[in-house]
Amino acid sequence: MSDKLSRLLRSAPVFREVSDSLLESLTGDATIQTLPKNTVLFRQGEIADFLYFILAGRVVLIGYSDTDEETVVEFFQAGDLFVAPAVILDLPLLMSVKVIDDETRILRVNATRFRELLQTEQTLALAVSRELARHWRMLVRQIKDLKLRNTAQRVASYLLGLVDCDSGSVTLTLPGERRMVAARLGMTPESLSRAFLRLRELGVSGSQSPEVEIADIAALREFCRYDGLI
Amino acid sequence: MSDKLSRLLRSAPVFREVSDSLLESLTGDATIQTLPKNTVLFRQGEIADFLYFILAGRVVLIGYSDTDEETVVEFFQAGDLFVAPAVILDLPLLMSVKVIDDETRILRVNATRFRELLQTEQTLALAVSRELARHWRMLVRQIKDLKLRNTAQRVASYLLGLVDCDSGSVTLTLPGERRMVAARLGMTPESLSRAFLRLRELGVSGSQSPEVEIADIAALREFCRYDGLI
DNA sequence: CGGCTTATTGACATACGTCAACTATTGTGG
DNA sequence: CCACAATAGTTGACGTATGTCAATAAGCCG
Repeated sequence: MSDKLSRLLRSAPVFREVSDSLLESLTGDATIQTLPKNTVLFRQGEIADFLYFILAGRVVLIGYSDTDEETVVEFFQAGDLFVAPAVILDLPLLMSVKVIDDETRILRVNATRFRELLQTEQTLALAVSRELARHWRMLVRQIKDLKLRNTAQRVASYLLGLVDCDSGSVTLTLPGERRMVAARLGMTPESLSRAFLRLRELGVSGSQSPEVEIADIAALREFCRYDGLI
Repeated sequence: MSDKLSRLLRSAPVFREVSDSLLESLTGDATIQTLPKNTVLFRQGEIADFLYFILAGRVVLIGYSDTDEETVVEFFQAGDLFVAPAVILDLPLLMSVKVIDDETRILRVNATRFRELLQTEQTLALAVSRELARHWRMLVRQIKDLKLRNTAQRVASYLLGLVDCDSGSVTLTLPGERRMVAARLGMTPESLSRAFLRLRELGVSGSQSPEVEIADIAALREFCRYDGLI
């Protein structure tokens, strides 16, 4: 395994504390792929033969209804592990996975190999528990958002979740096209547009682009009572 | 540890394959509590000092908005582990936990002790990974439900998730009061009532009681295209 | 540059929430 | 064990946030 790959893996929370030997055995028969945007990695309902770790770029998890309507469950980026739950349980995927960015680089680990390592490698099992715990909380936040907040509040708190400081001003980049962000937030693109309009008077600017500027983070936090718990 | 407790723990998927010695050390300094309904085990925002496993009865995870509106994120019952993600990460709880049934019996494990065991006990880490993977999929289903289905479809697929066969007829018991079930499904009690009214012509009966009868499971599955993935 | 997709904006529709009245159920104290 | 209060559920009338449809504008790509 190259030093560069090793460093990349360790920069992600999930692999921060795993042993060298484990990293070695995990990546031993893994392959690295560089994929163009719109590549479909999995389709909802398939059994996952591989576990993926994102080295660079972004992907999106898309859920489908019976009538083939789409929704976005979550975006994932460099440092994230995905489809782990389906691989661990060897069950059909609940979502499709699509590449967002061109030149997205992913590490592809054989599912069976991963399940075997999970049974013998203490540090891997611990790392996976923590990663799943983080993801669990992410989803719980989304559920609370969907049930307890209106469109403008959902947009505001989503934006706040993308920035790392809690006052001042920033320019951030949305993780995908606005229609996908709208789907992630459980609304139509039209509603997202109107929500941004409502947030304009709170200092949120940006239109027709993935760039969004927040003039006063503290004011926006006040608006949606963002405390990291709701 | 009593034989009875041991058998109880092993009947739950999460502890099915853990070693005797682990079960022993996990329950060594754990306490068993029998609690009356409406007991609040945790409040949103608190740090969890204990991990809980349900031996009998039911609890509900309740999320609060900034204006103290409530919503139900999930019900848990005998055999379920809860607040594991917050305990693993040592972070504030995203939800409050309230007891639903009288005489609910729970096993209370010290949080620090659990985190220590998670670092050394391979079988525990694996069991927890699997449990979290199951829970992750549960939440993903809920998110897809909220975004892709209307009220009647959500009720129908929720009911189908509570039964274990896929045709014929059954009588099932809702996991809590209708207002809580409504909150779990992201709707008001009034909307739940009306959704049941709409499902009446599909053979779903039951009113003013936690008992619900489904005359034709297959017909209901057809209505909401329930395939376990959506 | 021209076709194609995405985002915005406006007019309108509707599913669901809100409010209120009524009914059923549950719990409690005499 | 009954009476009655308190709580939960249902039903109807009505309001509204958000979806839908359509037209326009703005990016994007060959």
